[in-house]
Amino acid sequence: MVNICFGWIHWRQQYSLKAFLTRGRAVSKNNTSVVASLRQWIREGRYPAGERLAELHVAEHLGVSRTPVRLAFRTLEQEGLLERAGQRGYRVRAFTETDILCALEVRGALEGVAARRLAEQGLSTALEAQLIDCLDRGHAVLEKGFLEADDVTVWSELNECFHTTIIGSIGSSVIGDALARNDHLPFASADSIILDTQALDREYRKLHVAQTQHQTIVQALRQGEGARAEMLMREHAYIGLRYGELLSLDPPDRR
Amino acid sequence: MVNICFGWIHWRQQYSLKAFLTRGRAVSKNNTSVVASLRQWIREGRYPAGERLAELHVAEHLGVSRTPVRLAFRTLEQEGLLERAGQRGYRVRAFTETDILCALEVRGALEGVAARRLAEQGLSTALEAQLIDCLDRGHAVLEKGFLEADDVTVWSELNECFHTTIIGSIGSSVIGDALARNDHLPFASADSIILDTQALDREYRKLHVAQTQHQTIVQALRQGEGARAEMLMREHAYIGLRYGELLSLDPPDRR
DNA sequence: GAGCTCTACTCTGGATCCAATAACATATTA
DNA sequence: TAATATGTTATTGGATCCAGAGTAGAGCTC
Repeated sequence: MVNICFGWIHWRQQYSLKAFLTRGRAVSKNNTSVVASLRQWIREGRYPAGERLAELHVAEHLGVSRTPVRLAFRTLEQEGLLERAGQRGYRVRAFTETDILCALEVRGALEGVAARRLAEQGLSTALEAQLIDCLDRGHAVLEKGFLEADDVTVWSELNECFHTTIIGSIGSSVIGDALARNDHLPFASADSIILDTQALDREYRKLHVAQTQHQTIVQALRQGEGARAEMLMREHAYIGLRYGELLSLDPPDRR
Repeated sequence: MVNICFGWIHWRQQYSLKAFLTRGRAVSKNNTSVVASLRQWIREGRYPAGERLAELHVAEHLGVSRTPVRLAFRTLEQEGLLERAGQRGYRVRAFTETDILCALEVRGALEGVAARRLAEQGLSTALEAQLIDCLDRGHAVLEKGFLEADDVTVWSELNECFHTTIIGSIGSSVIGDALARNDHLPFASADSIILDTQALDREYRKLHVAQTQHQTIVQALRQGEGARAEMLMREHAYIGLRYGELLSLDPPDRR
């Protein structure tokens, strides 16, 4: 089991640096969704990898009946967070470094395909304006040369906006669905967050590079260079490895 | 809704040509898995796209209680076959031509990544022998220059073996899982199968090209040429469009 | 005749109950 | 002492029941 801080792949749910900065665990208050609670608990390490989960125990733990837990187990199994332990319940899945690298490659490949399709079908003026707006606002956040706590939140929301805009504009949800399923993999656990005082500095460098990459991607999209857009987007997926908190893994060399 | 025969993306469950040839619907006898039955029914068009499904009705239809149906609905929703119809149950999802193309691209991209990783990490002699064995047996099937009904079955099993061997050898199930989820999309329905007397001829040409592509892929894998293996595998994913039954769609030009 | 309201029905979500099964532990016999 | 048989327990899977919410339709009013 890899034990590292890894917030980047989860730009949809920035819980690592943001949670650390605000000193508040983003625990969902409404227990409406058992699935969400279980995801959270697994991410937090409350159910560590390898732990065997039984419907009844989890149900009591959550204060609900077995039925919603059963549904949640199926869902989480499909997402890859749980695996069947024979007839003896489910087990929290452990992830290796290879798994993490593969998930990054999957992300890069899928977003790359989306970028290529978008470049080939051409940007509408409205879409182009939307992307440029994301870029401008991201630029504004990074302009002052350093980060404050809120800046990370703002920028990661813009980042999310940038990516979802691209994914949502290719006229099919198939790629986005595949991507969303991939993103459920929990490669961060709250107790593994190791941030030093230089965290914001490091984060700034990362965001700066990401911002530049975004600009280059939009450029390729505008010029209809599908292959280049795809290549750039794939490289972009590794930014967490190159400039982030993942220290023990080497990003693949690809150009 | 696209209404075409499209068996290739489902090399794990060859139901189109094979089912036609054997004149037997591959209806699952054991009703153990409600999910499988529902998938089958949706593929067969028994529940056409847009149809609203209610738990109770489907449960009666299947002769089981609501509980397993509810589980199945969640599963199928995650797989992308069903979508929520507000608070009024689920709806069978309709797929556009773009969806199909995207699914093919996703398949190509993911298998491409797998091929690249495998080439980069190097083939073990055992794995190499396994792949070569697949190739040889596939070659033997196609050697006589024409196809009989059983040949299609045999070759598609070998095809499946070839692909799963590659996917299963990269040391992580993440890519394989993403691929498996993508493959659940039902792009074939039994009533849309339009096969003429030249079907076997056409199929032979397709299989022949696929066989050649497999050989080229193994060659690239053996020589450790990751980028080439990836490119070949991605192109391979479009064989259904180039030589198969999909007539109305143009495969992307990519080289 | 049109629009609003109320009621009944449909459908989902959760809880609980019952059956089946696999694993584990214990006892018995060769 | 070891192997097999048997009983117990833990756990899943399915069925049914109950509550809540949303929708549609009928009826009433202006």
